[in-house]
Amino acid sequence: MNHWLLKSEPSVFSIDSLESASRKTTAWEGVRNFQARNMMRDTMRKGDLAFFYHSSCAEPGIAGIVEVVRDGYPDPTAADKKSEYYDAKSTVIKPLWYCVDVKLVRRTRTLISLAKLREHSTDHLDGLLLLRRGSRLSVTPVDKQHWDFILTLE
DNA sequence: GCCAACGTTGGC
DNA sequence: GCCAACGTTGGC
Repeated sequence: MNHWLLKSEPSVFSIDSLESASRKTTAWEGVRNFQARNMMRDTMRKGDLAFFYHSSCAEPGIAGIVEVVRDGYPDPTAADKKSEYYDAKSTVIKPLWYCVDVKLVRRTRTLISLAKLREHSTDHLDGLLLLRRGSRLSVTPVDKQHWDFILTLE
């Protein structure tokens, strides 16, 4: 099983949005970055766990844990002309973008802030992609040992 | 709002 | 295939 970190802007889709979603499940749609797409399409699998991270907000940090409940599949918003994520370069025959479905496992007891995570950037969390300078990927892998340590910060 | 860092685009 | 210009991300 693999571990991940998924970024979302709470003004667009927050942990509250997920909590109130039907079956507490959502399609992780609208990702338009090739590296992130490749991970969702090729590597993320049903049963994997991911941190739900709030970005571009007053208090950036990990707000919850989600489980991948559906392997990568073509992102329906890419084919939807009414969607802001519509992409004319994507077709039904040859989909360009992919998404997975995730379900809320639980909120973290507290928000594990980016500042808190940074405190360990040179020891326990050395190498965590989220903390790497200029890292902007919205989907990143998390090593098991990083995952376990982060959970001790709750 | 600023700006560093990175990805994408398109001319050549 | 190179690379400058542009757009986006995201912390501060």
